[in-house]
Amino acid sequence: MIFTDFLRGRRRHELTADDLAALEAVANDVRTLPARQTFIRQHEPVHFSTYLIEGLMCRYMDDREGLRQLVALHVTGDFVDLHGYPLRYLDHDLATITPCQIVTVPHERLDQLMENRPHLAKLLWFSTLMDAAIHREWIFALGRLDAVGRVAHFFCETEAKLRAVGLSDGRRFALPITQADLGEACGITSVHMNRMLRDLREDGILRFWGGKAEILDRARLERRAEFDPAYLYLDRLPVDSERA
Amino acid sequence: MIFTDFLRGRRRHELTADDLAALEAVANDVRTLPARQTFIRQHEPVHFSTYLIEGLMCRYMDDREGLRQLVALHVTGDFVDLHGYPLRYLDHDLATITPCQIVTVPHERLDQLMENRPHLAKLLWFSTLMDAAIHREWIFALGRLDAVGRVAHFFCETEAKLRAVGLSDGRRFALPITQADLGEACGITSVHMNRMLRDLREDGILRFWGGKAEILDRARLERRAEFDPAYLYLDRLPVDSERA
DNA sequence: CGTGACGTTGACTGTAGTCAAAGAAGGTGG
DNA sequence: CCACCTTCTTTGACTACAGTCAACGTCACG
Repeated sequence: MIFTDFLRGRRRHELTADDLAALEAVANDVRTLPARQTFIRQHEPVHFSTYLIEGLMCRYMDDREGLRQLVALHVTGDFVDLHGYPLRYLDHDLATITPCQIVTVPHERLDQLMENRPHLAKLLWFSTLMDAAIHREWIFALGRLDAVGRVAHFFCETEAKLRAVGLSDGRRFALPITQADLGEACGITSVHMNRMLRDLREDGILRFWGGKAEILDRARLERRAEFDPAYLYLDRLPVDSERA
Repeated sequence: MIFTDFLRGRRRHELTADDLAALEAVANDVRTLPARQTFIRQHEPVHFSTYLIEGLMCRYMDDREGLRQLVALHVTGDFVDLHGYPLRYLDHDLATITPCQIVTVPHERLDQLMENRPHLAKLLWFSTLMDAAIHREWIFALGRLDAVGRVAHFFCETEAKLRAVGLSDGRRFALPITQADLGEACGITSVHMNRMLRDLREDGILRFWGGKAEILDRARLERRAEFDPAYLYLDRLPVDSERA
Protein backbone atom coordinates (compact mmCIF):
# COMPACT_ATOMS: atom_id res chain seq x y z
CA MET A 1 0.00 0.00 0.00
CA ILE A 2 2.57 2.51 -1.14
CA PHE A 3 0.32 5.01 -2.87
CA THR A 4 -2.23 5.21 -0.09
CA ASP A 5 -2.07 8.99 -0.01
CA PHE A 6 -1.66 9.67 -3.72
CA LEU A 7 -4.36 12.12 -4.83
CA ARG A 8 -6.02 11.64 -1.49
CA GLY A 9 -8.69 14.30 -1.21
CA ARG A 10 -8.27 15.10 -4.92
CA ARG A 11 -10.01 12.81 -7.36
CA ARG A 12 -8.69 9.87 -5.45
CA HIS A 13 -12.05 8.21 -6.02
CA GLU A 14 -11.28 8.08 -9.74
CA LEU A 15 -8.32 5.82 -9.12
CA THR A 16 -9.69 2.31 -9.52
CA ALA A 17 -8.22 -0.53 -7.48
CA ASP A 18 -6.91 -1.74 -10.79
CA ASP A 19 -5.15 1.53 -11.59
CA LEU A 20 -3.70 1.59 -8.15
CA ALA A 21 -2.37 -1.94 -8.48
CA ALA A 22 -0.83 -1.01 -11.84
CA LEU A 23 0.90 1.92 -10.17
CA GLU A 24 2.17 -0.21 -7.31
CA ALA A 25 3.45 -2.73 -9.82
CA VAL A 26 5.77 -0.27 -11.54
CA ALA A 27 7.31 1.15 -8.38
CA ASN A 28 10.80 0.31 -7.14
CA ASP A 29 11.60 -0.47 -3.52
CA VAL A 30 10.96 1.99 -0.74
CA ARG A 31 14.04 4.04 0.17
CA THR A 32 14.94 6.42 2.94
CA LEU A 33 16.74 9.71 2.31
CA PRO A 34 18.52 11.77 4.98
CA ALA A 35 17.43 15.31 5.82
CA ARG A 36 18.79 18.32 3.99
CA GLN A 37 20.12 16.48 0.99
CA THR A 38 19.85 17.45 -2.64
CA PHE A 39 18.43 14.43 -4.40
CA ILE A 40 18.25 15.54 -8.02
CA ARG A 41 20.09 18.42 -9.61
CA GLN A 42 18.81 20.64 -12.37
CA HIS A 43 19.71 19.82 -15.97
CA GLU A 44 20.66 16.22 -15.23
CA PRO A 45 18.81 13.69 -17.39
CA VAL A 46 16.31 11.82 -15.22
CA HIS A 47 15.01 8.33 -15.87
CA PHE A 48 12.73 7.85 -12.92
CA SER A 49 10.26 9.88 -10.88
CA THR A 50 9.93 10.15 -7.14
CA TYR A 51 6.86 9.63 -4.99
CA LEU A 52 7.02 10.96 -1.44
CA ILE A 53 5.62 8.58 1.15
CA GLU A 54 6.66 10.49 4.20
CA GLY A 55 8.64 13.61 5.01
CA LEU A 56 9.10 17.05 3.52
CA MET A 57 10.87 17.82 0.28
CA CYS A 58 11.35 21.03 -1.63
CA ARG A 59 12.18 22.16 -5.10
CA TYR A 60 14.38 25.21 -5.34
CA MET A 61 16.49 27.40 -7.57
CA ASP A 62 19.60 29.33 -6.60
CA ASP A 63 20.34 32.85 -7.68
CA ARG A 64 23.79 33.98 -8.75
CA GLU A 65 24.88 34.52 -5.15
CA GLY A 66 23.61 31.10 -4.14
CA LEU A 67 20.53 32.35 -2.35
CA ARG A 68 17.65 29.91 -2.60
CA GLN A 69 14.17 30.45 -3.85
CA LEU A 70 11.85 27.57 -3.07
CA VAL A 71 9.47 26.90 -5.95
CA ALA A 72 7.54 24.11 -4.28
CA LEU A 73 7.12 22.35 -0.96
CA HIS A 74 6.12 18.71 -1.04
CA VAL A 75 4.42 16.58 1.56
CA THR A 76 3.23 13.00 1.95
CA GLY A 77 1.30 11.84 -1.09
CA ASP A 78 3.01 14.11 -3.63
CA PHE A 79 4.46 12.67 -6.81
CA VAL A 80 7.33 15.09 -6.42
CA ASP A 81 9.03 15.10 -9.81
CA LEU A 82 6.61 13.31 -12.05
CA HIS A 83 6.98 16.26 -14.42
CA GLY A 84 10.49 15.01 -15.05
CA TYR A 85 8.89 12.22 -17.06
CA PRO A 86 7.70 14.28 -20.03
CA LEU A 87 10.38 16.91 -19.49
CA ARG A 88 13.40 14.54 -19.28
CA TYR A 89 15.42 16.88 -17.10
CA LEU A 90 14.45 19.20 -14.29
CA ASP A 91 14.85 22.94 -14.43
CA HIS A 92 15.55 23.11 -10.69
CA ASP A 93 16.99 21.12 -7.80
CA LEU A 94 15.04 18.71 -5.64
CA ALA A 95 16.02 18.22 -2.01
CA THR A 96 14.82 16.76 1.25
CA ILE A 97 14.08 18.97 4.22
CA THR A 98 13.36 16.23 6.76
CA PRO A 99 14.37 12.58 6.40
CA CYS A 100 12.11 11.11 3.74
CA GLN A 101 10.63 7.81 2.68
CA ILE A 102 10.27 7.62 -1.07
CA VAL A 103 9.73 5.24 -3.95
CA THR A 104 10.88 5.84 -7.48
CA VAL A 105 9.21 4.76 -10.70
CA PRO A 106 11.25 4.20 -13.88
CA HIS A 107 10.12 6.26 -16.82
CA GLU A 108 9.98 3.33 -19.20
CA ARG A 109 7.38 1.81 -16.89
CA LEU A 110 5.41 5.01 -17.08
CA ASP A 111 5.50 4.67 -20.86
CA GLN A 112 3.70 1.36 -20.39
CA LEU A 113 1.05 3.04 -18.25
CA MET A 114 0.60 5.71 -20.91
CA GLU A 115 -0.02 2.96 -23.47
CA ASN A 116 -2.29 0.73 -21.44
CA ARG A 117 -4.02 2.93 -18.92
CA PRO A 118 -5.08 6.23 -20.44
CA HIS A 119 -7.35 7.01 -17.52
CA LEU A 120 -4.58 6.56 -15.00
CA ALA A 121 -2.29 8.55 -17.28
CA LYS A 122 -4.74 11.41 -17.23
CA LEU A 123 -4.76 11.35 -13.43
CA LEU A 124 -0.97 11.41 -13.35
CA TRP A 125 -1.07 14.36 -15.72
CA PHE A 126 -3.66 15.96 -13.44
CA SER A 127 -1.36 15.61 -10.45
CA THR A 128 1.42 17.49 -12.22
CA LEU A 129 -1.00 20.25 -13.17
CA MET A 130 -2.10 20.70 -9.59
CA ASP A 131 1.52 21.55 -8.92
CA ALA A 132 1.37 24.08 -11.74
CA ALA A 133 -1.77 25.59 -10.20
CA ILE A 134 0.11 25.94 -6.93
CA HIS A 135 2.96 27.60 -8.81
CA ARG A 136 0.52 30.14 -10.18
CA GLU A 137 -0.78 30.87 -6.74
CA TRP A 138 2.76 31.45 -5.54
CA ILE A 139 3.28 33.87 -8.43
CA PHE A 140 0.17 35.69 -7.31
CA ALA A 141 1.31 35.78 -3.69
CA LEU A 142 4.82 36.97 -4.55
CA GLY A 143 3.58 39.54 -7.02
CA ARG A 144 0.61 40.99 -5.17
CA LEU A 145 0.79 40.30 -1.47
CA ASP A 146 2.97 41.99 1.13
CA ALA A 147 5.21 40.00 3.45
CA VAL A 148 2.54 39.09 6.04
CA GLY A 149 0.17 38.11 3.26
CA ARG A 150 2.71 35.78 1.73
CA VAL A 151 3.45 34.13 5.03
CA ALA A 152 -0.25 33.77 5.78
CA HIS A 153 -0.76 32.33 2.32
CA PHE A 154 2.00 29.82 2.74
CA PHE A 155 0.46 28.55 5.96
CA CYS A 156 -3.07 28.38 4.54
CA GLU A 157 -1.89 26.36 1.58
CA THR A 158 0.39 24.07 3.52
CA GLU A 159 -2.27 23.38 6.14
CA ALA A 160 -4.80 22.52 3.43
CA LYS A 161 -2.38 20.13 1.76
CA LEU A 162 -1.51 18.45 5.02
CA ARG A 163 -5.16 18.20 5.99
CA ALA A 164 -5.95 16.46 2.72
CA VAL A 165 -3.63 13.63 3.73
CA GLY A 166 -4.66 13.60 7.38
CA LEU A 167 -1.65 15.42 8.79
CA SER A 168 -3.51 18.42 10.15
CA ASP A 169 -6.63 18.59 12.25
CA GLY A 170 -7.43 22.03 10.87
CA ARG A 171 -5.76 23.84 13.71
CA ARG A 172 -2.48 22.25 14.69
CA PHE A 173 0.07 20.58 12.45
CA ALA A 174 3.72 19.67 12.40
CA LEU A 175 5.87 21.56 9.93
CA PRO A 176 9.50 20.83 10.73
CA ILE A 177 11.13 23.68 8.83
CA THR A 178 13.07 26.76 9.89
CA GLN A 179 12.21 30.41 9.55
CA ALA A 180 14.96 30.63 6.95
CA ASP A 181 13.18 27.98 4.87
CA LEU A 182 9.96 29.92 5.17
CA GLY A 183 11.73 33.04 4.02
CA GLU A 184 13.11 31.20 1.00
CA ALA A 185 9.60 30.11 0.12
CA CYS A 186 8.03 33.53 0.57
CA GLY A 187 10.78 35.60 -1.02
CA ILE A 188 11.68 37.50 2.13
CA THR A 189 14.70 37.43 4.43
CA SER A 190 14.75 35.25 7.51
CA VAL A 191 14.98 38.38 9.64
CA HIS A 192 11.84 39.79 8.16
CA MET A 193 10.15 36.41 8.35
CA ASN A 194 10.81 36.44 12.05
CA ARG A 195 9.12 39.82 12.38
CA MET A 196 6.11 38.73 10.34
CA LEU A 197 5.67 35.62 12.48
CA ARG A 198 5.84 37.81 15.57
CA ASP A 199 3.14 40.08 14.13
CA LEU A 200 0.88 37.14 13.34
CA ARG A 201 1.44 35.74 16.79
CA GLU A 202 0.78 39.07 18.54
CA ASP A 203 -2.35 39.56 16.47
CA GLY A 204 -3.61 36.17 17.66
CA ILE A 205 -3.71 34.73 14.15
CA LEU A 206 -1.00 32.09 13.95
CA ARG A 207 1.68 30.59 16.14
CA PHE A 208 4.71 28.88 14.66
CA TRP A 209 7.57 27.61 16.72
CA GLY A 210 9.93 24.69 16.74
CA GLY A 211 8.45 23.12 13.66
CA LYS A 212 4.88 23.22 14.94
CA ALA A 213 2.16 25.50 13.69
CA GLU A 214 -1.12 26.43 15.26
CA ILE A 215 -3.81 28.42 13.54
CA LEU A 216 -5.46 30.66 16.10
CA ASP A 217 -7.83 32.57 13.84
CA ARG A 218 -8.43 30.93 10.49
CA ALA A 219 -10.79 33.58 9.18
CA ARG A 220 -8.27 36.37 9.63
CA LEU A 221 -5.40 34.22 8.41
CA GLU A 222 -7.22 33.44 5.17
CA ARG A 223 -8.24 37.04 4.78
CA ARG A 224 -4.67 38.28 5.03
CA ALA A 225 -3.60 35.58 2.59
CA GLU A 226 -6.46 36.33 0.17
CA PHE A 227 -6.78 32.56 0.29
CA ASP A 228 -9.31 30.62 -1.76
CA PRO A 229 -8.48 26.90 -1.85
CA ALA A 230 -10.14 26.29 -5.24
CA TYR A 231 -6.70 26.08 -6.88
CA LEU A 232 -5.86 23.03 -4.78
CA TYR A 233 -8.55 21.02 -6.58
CA LEU A 234 -9.72 19.33 -3.42
CA ASP A 235 -12.77 17.11 -3.81
CA ARG A 236 -14.39 18.97 -0.98
CA LEU A 237 -12.96 20.77 1.96
CA PRO A 238 -11.89 17.71 3.92
CA VAL A 239 -12.96 18.18 7.51
CA ASP A 240 -12.84 14.66 8.83
CA SER A 241 -9.98 12.42 8.04
CA GLU A 242 -11.07 9.64 5.75
CA ARG A 243 -9.46 7.07 3.51
CA ALA A 244 -10.61 6.51 -0.02
CA MET B 1 -2.04 23.68 -41.19
CA ILE B 2 -3.39 24.98 -37.94
CA PHE B 3 -0.78 23.63 -35.56
CA THR B 4 2.20 24.77 -37.61
CA ASP B 5 3.82 26.45 -34.63
CA PHE B 6 2.84 23.97 -31.91
CA LEU B 7 5.97 22.85 -30.06
CA ARG B 8 8.03 24.54 -32.73
CA GLY B 9 11.59 24.63 -31.47
CA ARG B 10 10.68 22.22 -28.65
CA ARG B 11 10.54 18.54 -29.54
CA ARG B 12 8.54 19.41 -32.60
CA HIS B 13 10.44 16.68 -34.43
CA GLU B 14 8.77 14.12 -32.19
CA LEU B 15 5.38 15.05 -33.60
CA THR B 16 4.85 12.69 -36.50
CA ALA B 17 2.84 13.79 -39.51
CA ASP B 18 0.29 11.30 -38.27
CA ASP B 19 0.09 12.79 -34.81
CA LEU B 20 -0.25 16.21 -36.32
CA ALA B 21 -3.06 15.09 -38.59
CA ALA B 22 -4.81 13.54 -35.59
CA LEU B 23 -4.52 16.83 -33.76
CA GLU B 24 -5.84 18.81 -36.71
CA ALA B 25 -8.72 16.37 -36.99
CA VAL B 26 -10.02 17.08 -33.49
CA ALA B 27 -9.86 20.88 -33.74
CA ASN B 28 -12.91 23.08 -34.22
CA ASP B 29 -13.03 25.99 -36.67
CA VAL B 30 -10.66 28.91 -36.42
CA ARG B 31 -12.11 31.87 -34.54
CA THR B 32 -11.10 35.46 -33.99
CA LEU B 33 -11.31 37.13 -30.60
CA PRO B 34 -11.21 40.89 -30.01
CA ALA B 35 -8.45 42.50 -27.97
CA ARG B 36 -8.70 42.93 -24.22
CA GLN B 37 -11.44 40.41 -23.64
CA THR B 38 -11.67 37.83 -20.92
CA PHE B 39 -12.29 34.55 -22.68
CA ILE B 40 -12.55 32.07 -19.83
CA ARG B 41 -13.21 32.84 -16.19
CA GLN B 42 -11.81 31.00 -13.22
CA HIS B 43 -13.85 28.22 -11.62
CA GLU B 44 -16.13 27.75 -14.63
CA PRO B 45 -16.26 24.16 -15.89
CA VAL B 46 -14.42 23.99 -19.23
CA HIS B 47 -15.08 21.44 -21.94
CA PHE B 48 -12.58 22.52 -24.55
CA SER B 49 -9.04 23.84 -24.70
CA THR B 50 -7.68 26.76 -26.67
CA TYR B 51 -4.75 26.84 -29.06
CA LEU B 52 -3.38 30.26 -29.96
CA ILE B 53 -2.62 30.67 -33.65
CA GLU B 54 -1.86 34.35 -33.59
CA GLY B 55 -1.92 37.19 -31.09
CA LEU B 56 -1.12 37.62 -27.41
CA MET B 57 -3.11 36.19 -24.54
CA CYS B 58 -2.52 36.23 -20.82
CA ARG B 59 -3.60 34.33 -17.79
CA TYR B 60 -4.17 36.41 -14.67
CA MET B 61 -5.53 36.50 -11.16
CA ASP B 62 -7.06 39.47 -9.38
CA ASP B 63 -6.36 40.41 -5.81
CA ARG B 64 -9.08 41.61 -3.46
CA GLU B 65 -8.84 45.17 -4.76
CA GLY B 66 -9.07 43.97 -8.35
CA LEU B 67 -5.40 44.48 -9.15
CA ARG B 68 -4.12 41.99 -11.67
CA GLN B 69 -1.21 39.62 -11.44
CA LEU B 70 -0.34 38.00 -14.72
CA VAL B 71 0.64 34.37 -14.25
CA ALA B 72 1.46 33.67 -17.89
CA LEU B 73 1.85 35.37 -21.22
CA HIS B 74 1.01 33.34 -24.31
CA VAL B 75 2.15 33.75 -27.88
CA THR B 76 1.64 32.04 -31.22
CA GLY B 77 1.99 28.29 -30.91
CA ASP B 78 0.92 27.99 -27.28
CA PHE B 79 -1.79 25.56 -26.25
CA VAL B 80 -3.03 28.16 -23.84
CA ASP B 81 -5.33 26.28 -21.52
CA LEU B 82 -4.66 22.66 -22.26
CA HIS B 83 -4.23 22.17 -18.53
CA GLY B 84 -7.96 22.78 -18.28
CA TYR B 85 -8.39 19.30 -19.76
CA PRO B 86 -7.18 17.28 -16.79
CA LEU B 87 -8.13 20.01 -14.32
CA ARG B 88 -11.73 20.55 -15.54
CA TYR B 89 -11.83 24.16 -14.40
CA LEU B 90 -9.24 26.89 -14.39
CA ASP B 91 -7.91 28.51 -11.25
CA HIS B 92 -7.49 31.85 -13.05
CA ASP B 93 -8.88 33.96 -15.86
CA LEU B 94 -7.76 33.79 -19.47
CA ALA B 95 -7.91 36.91 -21.63
CA THR B 96 -6.71 38.31 -24.92
CA ILE B 97 -4.32 41.24 -25.04
CA THR B 98 -4.30 41.80 -28.79
CA PRO B 99 -6.93 40.48 -31.23
CA CYS B 100 -6.34 36.73 -31.47
CA GLN B 101 -6.86 33.87 -33.84
CA ILE B 102 -7.60 30.65 -31.98
CA VAL B 103 -8.94 27.15 -32.38
CA THR B 104 -10.56 25.14 -29.65
CA VAL B 105 -10.44 21.39 -29.12
CA PRO B 106 -13.26 19.58 -27.27
CA HIS B 107 -12.10 17.61 -24.27
CA GLU B 108 -13.93 14.45 -25.30
CA ARG B 109 -11.81 14.47 -28.44
CA LEU B 110 -8.71 14.74 -26.30
CA ASP B 111 -9.92 11.65 -24.44
CA GLN B 112 -9.77 9.85 -27.76
CA LEU B 113 -6.22 11.01 -28.32
CA MET B 114 -5.29 9.80 -24.85
CA GLU B 115 -6.68 6.37 -25.73
CA ASN B 116 -5.24 6.01 -29.18
CA ARG B 117 -2.11 8.13 -29.30
CA PRO B 118 -0.10 7.80 -26.12
CA HIS B 119 2.94 9.38 -27.71
CA LEU B 120 1.02 12.45 -28.79
CA ALA B 121 -0.60 12.53 -25.36
CA LYS B 122 2.82 12.61 -23.76
CA LEU B 123 3.78 15.58 -25.93
CA LEU B 124 0.60 17.40 -24.97
CA TRP B 125 1.44 16.70 -21.36
CA PHE B 126 4.94 17.97 -22.03
CA SER B 127 3.59 21.23 -23.39
CA THR B 128 1.62 21.89 -20.20
CA LEU B 129 4.71 21.15 -18.12
CA MET B 130 6.76 23.69 -20.04
CA ASP B 131 4.24 26.20 -18.82
CA ALA B 132 4.81 24.95 -15.30
CA ALA B 133 8.56 25.37 -15.76
CA ILE B 134 7.94 28.95 -16.82
CA HIS B 135 5.79 29.44 -13.74
CA ARG B 136 8.68 28.28 -11.59
CA GLU B 137 11.00 30.71 -13.28
CA TRP B 138 8.55 33.52 -12.59
CA ILE B 139 8.48 32.48 -8.94
CA PHE B 140 12.24 32.70 -8.90
CA ALA B 141 12.23 36.11 -10.59
CA LEU B 142 9.55 37.51 -8.26
CA GLY B 143 11.16 36.06 -5.17
CA ARG B 144 14.81 36.78 -5.79
CA LEU B 145 15.27 39.49 -8.39
CA ASP B 146 14.84 43.24 -7.96
CA ALA B 147 12.61 45.23 -10.26
CA VAL B 148 15.14 45.70 -13.10
CA GLY B 149 16.02 42.04 -12.93
CA ARG B 150 12.40 41.01 -13.25
CA VAL B 151 11.86 43.27 -16.22
CA ALA B 152 15.04 42.02 -17.86
CA HIS B 153 13.95 38.47 -17.18
CA PHE B 154 10.56 39.03 -18.71
CA PHE B 155 12.11 40.33 -21.90
CA CYS B 156 14.69 37.54 -22.14
CA GLU B 157 12.01 34.91 -21.78
CA THR B 158 9.51 36.53 -24.10
CA GLU B 159 12.13 37.11 -26.76
CA ALA B 160 13.20 33.47 -26.58
CA LYS B 161 9.62 32.26 -26.91
CA LEU B 162 8.96 34.55 -29.85
CA ARG B 163 12.20 33.53 -31.51
CA ALA B 164 11.23 29.87 -31.25
CA VAL B 165 8.23 30.57 -33.46
CA GLY B 166 10.02 32.96 -35.79
CA LEU B 167 8.65 36.20 -34.38
CA SER B 168 11.95 37.66 -33.24
CA ASP B 169 15.22 37.97 -35.07
CA GLY B 170 17.12 37.93 -31.79
CA ARG B 171 17.25 41.68 -31.54
CA ARG B 172 13.99 43.30 -32.50
CA PHE B 173 10.48 41.98 -31.93
CA ALA B 174 6.93 43.25 -31.70
CA LEU B 175 5.33 43.04 -28.28
CA PRO B 176 2.11 45.03 -28.38
CA ILE B 177 1.50 45.45 -24.67
CA THR B 178 1.53 48.43 -22.33
CA GLN B 179 3.84 49.27 -19.48
CA ALA B 180 0.93 48.59 -17.16
CA ASP B 181 0.72 45.03 -18.53
CA LEU B 182 4.42 44.59 -17.99
CA GLY B 183 4.03 45.79 -14.43
CA GLU B 184 1.25 43.28 -13.83
CA ALA B 185 3.53 40.53 -15.08
CA CYS B 186 6.54 41.59 -13.03
CA GLY B 187 4.73 42.44 -9.82
CA ILE B 188 5.62 46.12 -9.86
CA THR B 189 3.58 49.26 -10.45
CA SER B 190 3.36 50.80 -13.89
CA VAL B 191 5.09 53.90 -12.57
CA HIS B 192 8.05 51.90 -11.41
CA MET B 193 8.02 49.87 -14.61
CA ASN B 194 8.40 53.11 -16.50
CA ARG B 195 11.44 54.00 -14.42
CA MET B 196 13.02 50.57 -14.89
CA LEU B 197 12.53 50.78 -18.65
CA ARG B 198 14.16 54.20 -18.62
CA ASP B 199 17.12 52.78 -16.70
CA LEU B 200 17.52 49.90 -19.14
CA ARG B 201 17.29 52.32 -22.05
CA GLU B 202 19.79 54.78 -20.57
CA ASP B 203 22.16 51.91 -19.82
CA GLY B 204 22.02 50.88 -23.47
CA ILE B 205 20.55 47.46 -22.66
CA LEU B 206 17.00 47.44 -23.95
CA ARG B 207 14.60 49.75 -25.68
CA PHE B 208 10.85 49.26 -25.44
CA TRP B 209 8.39 51.64 -26.89
CA GLY B 210 5.03 51.56 -28.61
CA GLY B 211 4.80 47.81 -28.49
CA LYS B 212 8.21 47.24 -30.02
CA ALA B 213 11.25 45.94 -28.20
CA GLU B 214 14.87 46.07 -29.18
CA ILE B 215 17.63 44.32 -27.33
CA LEU B 216 20.71 46.51 -27.41
CA ASP B 217 23.04 44.45 -25.24
CA ARG B 218 21.94 40.85 -24.82
CA ALA B 219 24.81 39.84 -22.58
CA ARG B 220 24.07 42.49 -20.00
CA LEU B 221 20.32 41.95 -20.29
CA GLU B 222 20.69 38.25 -19.55
CA ARG B 223 23.09 38.96 -16.75
CA ARG B 224 20.67 41.30 -15.01
CA ALA B 225 17.93 38.73 -15.50
CA GLU B 226 20.10 35.84 -14.29
CA PHE B 227 18.67 34.23 -17.39
CA ASP B 228 19.43 30.65 -18.42
CA PRO B 229 17.01 29.43 -21.10
CA ALA B 230 17.27 25.75 -20.13
CA TYR B 231 13.84 25.93 -18.48
CA LEU B 232 12.26 26.72 -21.85
CA TYR B 233 13.17 23.25 -23.12
CA LEU B 234 14.20 24.52 -26.51
CA ASP B 235 15.75 21.95 -28.83
CA ARG B 236 18.65 24.26 -29.36
CA LEU B 237 18.93 27.99 -29.23
CA PRO B 238 17.17 28.69 -32.49
CA VAL B 239 19.15 31.27 -34.40
CA ASP B 240 17.82 30.92 -37.89
CA SER B 241 14.15 30.65 -38.53
CA GLU B 242 13.22 27.21 -39.71
CA ARG B 243 10.10 25.13 -40.10
CA ALA B 244 9.84 21.57 -38.90
C1' DC C 1 30.99 23.16 28.75
C1' DG C 2 31.71 24.69 24.23
C1' DT C 3 29.83 25.01 19.66
C1' DG C 4 26.74 25.74 16.05
C1' DA C 5 22.16 26.31 14.37
C1' DC C 6 18.17 28.83 15.04
C1' DG C 7 15.55 32.68 16.66
C1' DT C 8 15.06 37.61 18.21
C1' DT C 9 15.68 42.51 18.29
C1' DG C 10 17.35 47.27 17.07
C1' DA C 11 19.14 50.90 14.08
C1' DC C 12 19.77 52.34 9.64
C1' DT C 13 19.30 52.11 4.47
C1' DG C 14 17.30 51.71 0.11
C1' DT C 15 14.05 50.07 -3.19
C1' DA C 16 9.66 50.35 -4.72
C1' DG C 17 4.86 52.20 -3.80
C1' DT C 18 1.78 56.16 -3.69
C1' DC C 19 -0.07 60.38 -5.11
C1' DA C 20 -0.31 63.88 -8.32
C1' DA C 21 0.16 66.26 -12.50
C1' DA C 22 1.18 66.85 -17.07
C1' DG C 23 2.85 65.55 -21.72
C1' DA C 24 2.50 62.49 -25.99
C1' DA C 25 0.00 59.58 -29.05
C1' DG C 26 -3.84 57.80 -31.34
C1' DG C 27 -8.62 57.37 -32.43
C1' DT C 28 -13.30 59.42 -33.31
C1' DG C 29 -16.70 62.31 -34.69
C1' DG C 30 -18.03 66.80 -36.12
C1' DC D 1 -8.95 68.34 -41.17
C1' DC D 2 -9.29 69.66 -36.71
C1' DA D 3 -10.90 69.31 -31.90
C1' DC D 4 -11.53 66.40 -28.40
C1' DC D 5 -11.02 62.48 -25.61
C1' DT D 6 -8.89 58.51 -23.98
C1' DT D 7 -5.14 55.76 -23.13
C1' DC D 8 -0.44 55.47 -22.41
C1' DT D 9 3.82 57.40 -20.83
C1' DT D 10 6.74 60.36 -18.06
C1' DT D 11 8.40 62.85 -14.07
C1' DG D 12 8.69 64.62 -9.23
C1' DA D 13 8.00 64.58 -4.22
C1' DC D 14 7.03 61.94 -0.44
C1' DT D 15 6.22 57.48 2.13
C1' DA D 16 6.73 52.96 3.79
C1' DC D 17 7.90 48.28 3.56
C1' DA D 18 11.42 45.17 3.56
C1' DG D 19 16.60 44.50 3.37
C1' DT D 20 21.00 44.90 5.64
C1' DC D 21 24.11 44.79 9.33
C1' DA D 22 25.09 43.68 13.82
C1' DA D 23 24.60 41.82 18.19
C1' DC D 24 22.69 38.88 21.41
C1' DG D 25 19.69 35.05 23.28
C1' DT D 26 18.43 30.21 23.39
C1' DC D 27 18.55 25.55 22.79
C1' DA D 28 20.26 20.99 21.48
C1' DC D 29 24.04 18.24 21.06
C1' DG D 30 28.59 16.44 21.26
